[in-house]
Amino acid sequence: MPSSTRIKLQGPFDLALSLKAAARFLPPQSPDPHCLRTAAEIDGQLTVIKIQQQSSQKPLAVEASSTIAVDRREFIEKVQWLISADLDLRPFYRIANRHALMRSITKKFAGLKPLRPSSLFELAVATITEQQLSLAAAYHIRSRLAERFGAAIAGLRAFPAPRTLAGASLSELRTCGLSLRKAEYVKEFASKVANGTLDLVALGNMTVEEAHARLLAQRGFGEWSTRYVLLRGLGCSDCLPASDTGLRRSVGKSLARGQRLGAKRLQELLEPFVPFRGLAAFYLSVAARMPENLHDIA
DNA sequence: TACCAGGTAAAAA
DNA sequence: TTTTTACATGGT
Repeated sequence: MPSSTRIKLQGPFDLALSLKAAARFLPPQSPDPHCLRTAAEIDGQLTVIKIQQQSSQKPLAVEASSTIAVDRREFIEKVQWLISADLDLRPFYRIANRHALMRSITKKFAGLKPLRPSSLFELAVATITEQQLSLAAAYHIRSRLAERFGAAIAGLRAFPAPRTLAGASLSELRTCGLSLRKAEYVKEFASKVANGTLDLVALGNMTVEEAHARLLAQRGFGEWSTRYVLLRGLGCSDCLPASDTGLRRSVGKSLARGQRLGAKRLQELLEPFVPFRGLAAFYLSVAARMPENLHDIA
């Protein structure tokens, strides 16, 4: 029987807005713009998680499909992970207020948070798929991975577990659209996570410097991927994947009159937002992508 | 039809 | 040591 509960939030959050900003990278969602549905493994049990928010700033109504008790710590932590509940936007907004454009943007996009995939493992694999390819191409590759290796539940596909991808053959992985090189990265990474050589939970308890070094040491993780995972998955809001072509384009659009920025210039332009440079870049890229929310600025 | 898209490791120079 | 190259798919 499904069970449900409510979760209170620290600081502003707007689920519908965050869903809209993430729409291009999420599996097709229910027609209800205030509802996030996803399949995730909790304590080894495949579960559909449903998160709803009637309007921004309201508490979340959360629901689990399986026999998982919704007051279980693991379930609550998964919900919090999915919506970046660990991120309190208020200190960032205080800094944003000192900057004319960012003040307007954070006002228009109040409560916007980056949503996360089902797990840190999925995020890491997604990062590999996104290297050098368009987000659209990477999205299709991940869909094929989920379709081929993920468990089905309630019309959703869970992202495959580490042990599953570790056991996949390189040719099976390539069938999903990965290059041979990337198939090796994914299989190797999945194997390390599955056999405990790489402890993703421990990664979250390290300092940013330690986690950075540990991730960078993994084959397939260069500077860009490492910083991307630190930013999106490990709560390091100041981490900036400065070579990112998407950010160089979108931040240039808002802060440099449409110029395409070099990595160094991108860093410089985001200096005012320390210690939230990565988060600031996220807001700017969403603003560049959703200009309809900004019609009365610029 | 090319060409670029939220890079990286390995080969070549 | 530094520079060049191969590589996957999807949108324009």
